[in-house]
Amino acid sequence: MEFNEAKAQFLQTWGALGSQWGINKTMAQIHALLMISPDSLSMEDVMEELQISRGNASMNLRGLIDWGIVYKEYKPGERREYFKADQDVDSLARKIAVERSKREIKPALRVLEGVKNFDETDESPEALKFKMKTQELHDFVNKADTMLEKI
Amino acid sequence: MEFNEAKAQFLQTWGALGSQWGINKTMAQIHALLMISPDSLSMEDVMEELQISRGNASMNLRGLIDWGIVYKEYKPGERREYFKADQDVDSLARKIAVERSKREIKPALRVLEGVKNFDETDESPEALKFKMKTQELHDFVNKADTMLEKI
DNA sequence: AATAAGTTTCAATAATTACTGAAACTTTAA
DNA sequence: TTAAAGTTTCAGTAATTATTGAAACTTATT
Repeated sequence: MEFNEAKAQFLQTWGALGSQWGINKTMAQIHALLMISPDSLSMEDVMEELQISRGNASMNLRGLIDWGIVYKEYKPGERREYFKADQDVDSLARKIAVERSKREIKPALRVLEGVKNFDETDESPEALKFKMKTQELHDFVNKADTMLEKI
Repeated sequence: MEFNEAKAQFLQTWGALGSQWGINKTMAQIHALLMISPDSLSMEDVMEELQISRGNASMNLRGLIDWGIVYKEYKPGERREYFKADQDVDSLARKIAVERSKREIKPALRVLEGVKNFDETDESPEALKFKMKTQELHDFVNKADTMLEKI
């Protein structure tokens, strides 16, 4: 297997993994590309390598910056912006965990809190079971979230 | 807030959470519904509660059974199949972790293994960086997967 | 063995999500 | 202050993913 083949397969796989984990395919691929590039890349470079449009590249690069896992770099004397990925895999994982917690888990927790103690007077079997289960789920999600933050 | 409202909001939220975590919305909702039901439900019940078609209900119930988090139950004297959800939240989390590892992480690991040592003779900077990074990612994903399995 | 009750499959369709490309906008430098 | 280089936005379109509904299939009952 030669380099370009290996690279294509890697970008492809990382993209698929990303989309299973809540990051869209292109975003994951751009990130993968930046990770394995020895130098930072311009938007043109990214567009060229992944064969995607300017708009797509722009939006997903911004997304990656919002996630805090890609940075802009300005080269002296150059007009154009360059992008590079956070090189530390552990820090990458940590940032993703924190962001996902903030974006997904925290809001869900708030809903569970609101929902688990709805109508104190309703004591039908359905209502009781519901209260019990939502309480359990709340505790569990909360525990998981706390664990995630510790890592 | 009364019961039905609370229930609807819960089903809705759990569905959204599910789709962010790789399980489709309907599947997550069916699971949520079964979790909070004191008794097991027939396919008709599920269709009725969630307003979905028979086909949809059938496929997603099967999916849940494949994930090992929902069981069929046969009531004596009854022709119809009933479904109930695994009631233990911890065991639920464990099963999901194991399944996702099997379905997503393991295949990705295999690709990373294949890709990280492609052409031993290529020593261009790109190739060297690529080898380094894919090795790092492989180790990381592997570590994460092992951790997941321990839980 | 015919009928009824129930379940599964799958092609067609709907809903959702991602992508393009061109126009609008911003910044730099002559 | 104008032109050039670059970036962002967004309406329209494409691609993907989920859902329906009806026919085929299974199993139990008479």
